[in-house]
Amino acid sequence: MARILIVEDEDRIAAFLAKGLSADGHQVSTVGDGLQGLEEALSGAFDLMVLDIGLPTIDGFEVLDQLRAQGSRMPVVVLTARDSVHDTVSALEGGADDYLAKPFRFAELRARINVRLRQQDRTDAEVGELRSGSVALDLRTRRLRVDGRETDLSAREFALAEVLLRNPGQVLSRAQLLDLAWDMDFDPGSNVVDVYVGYLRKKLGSARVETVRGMGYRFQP
Amino acid sequence: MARILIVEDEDRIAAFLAKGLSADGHQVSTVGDGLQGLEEALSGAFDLMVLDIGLPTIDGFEVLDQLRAQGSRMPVVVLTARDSVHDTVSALEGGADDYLAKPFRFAELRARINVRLRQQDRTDAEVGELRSGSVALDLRTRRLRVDGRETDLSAREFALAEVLLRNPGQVLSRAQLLDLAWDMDFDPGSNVVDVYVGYLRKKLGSARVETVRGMGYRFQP
DNA sequence: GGCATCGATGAGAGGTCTCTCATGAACCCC
DNA sequence: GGGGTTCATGAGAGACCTCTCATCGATGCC
Repeated sequence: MARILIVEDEDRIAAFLAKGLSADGHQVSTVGDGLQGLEEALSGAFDLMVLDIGLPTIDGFEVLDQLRAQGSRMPVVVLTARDSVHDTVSALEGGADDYLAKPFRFAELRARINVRLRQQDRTDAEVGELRSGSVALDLRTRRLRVDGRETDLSAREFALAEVLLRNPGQVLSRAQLLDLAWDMDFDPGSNVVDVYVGYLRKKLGSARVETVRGMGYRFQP
Repeated sequence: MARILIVEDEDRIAAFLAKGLSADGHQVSTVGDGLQGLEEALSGAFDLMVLDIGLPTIDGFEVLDQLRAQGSRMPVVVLTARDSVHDTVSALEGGADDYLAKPFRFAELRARINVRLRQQDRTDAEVGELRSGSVALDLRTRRLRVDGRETDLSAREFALAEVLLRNPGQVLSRAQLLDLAWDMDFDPGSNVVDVYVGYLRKKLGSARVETVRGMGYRFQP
């Protein structure tokens, strides 16, 4: 399952794609214009974008350009009615990961989307990025990306974030968190954990770290 | 520049590809049958493979299959005369990164190859551990291991160590180090670099960071 | 050797990080 | 609603990090 953003202004095609991709188990959202598509893409809520070139407000090339300029590495499959070599090359050099000319077979689009998603998974695993919903923790640069916005973390905040993200949905006691993020196998009788959960909440958004009274904390994906 | 393996039995096409890709500055080798292609691909001497499907000895699907079974992640662009959705899907699901049906424009192939190479570079750049002689820098845990002993590094020390280790034996000016490890493209007229080289020397061993009078510093592998 | 330049390093200012403590709010049980 | 427990959070101490500055030593040139 992946979260796929379709940016396409022809309703008939958008609906066709949405239906097919949903049937494959993906979670699909459709948007009909460029500016809105760019915004959604930058929100961090999607794993892949299917992008039409001919769009209202700003065209697909521009969307791609802005997206890459903002540092996003989201896989993008470009889809267009114009079957010109020039467009293909422009799109691919502009940062698209794949390009299909209409008319195309759905089976081919599906296969190409799956390749990009597979690649992304592999890259994430190798590069060391932890993702859960719209939250991504870059293990290399130690930065946190929430809804497309990046924040720096202190060493301790990072350790705590890593533990929480590696155990999404699971309740972790203060003792467990101390053990995993502080390397302390004893309780120093303090509330460090509480304090750091507070700090993380400011950066992560309060709702994402849930308090389970009497038990501990839980990261909400 | 990349090292590209072309596996194609039609001489005319193979020559055409070799010529075009060489002109782009790549180092190209051509092979005319499947088994030999597989061997070359597994040798580790190439960055990317352009693979035809219809081949003597074993066909392209089989080559792809074996290659992936052996754990290789080399980017593969499949190129074939058969333009059937079924083949496209098979190739992509079988581990190809891209698929072009003949006839195709060279410009499009070039663009698609460049996308795959770009992707590969990005992935390579972001994994693991930096080593040089008896010094290892763990990029994940941000620790330095020298002759078996581990030390912690501060954020700035780590950045500097990373830059030095990535350019072993090379003299780096203070301005370069400021740019690379401090993200400063101006000289603040200070001696921060000198100071941090001093700190690093304490952890790395004095002899390993050499002063090049009037020029800068050099990491000695 | 004398002088000028360049690099090494200790001291320390100011900032950030980590943790403790105290206080007040939220919650639960009765 | 009352009382006890649990959690959230601001304030602040102390350690550590980052950088500047001044001083001293090393080096190269004449």
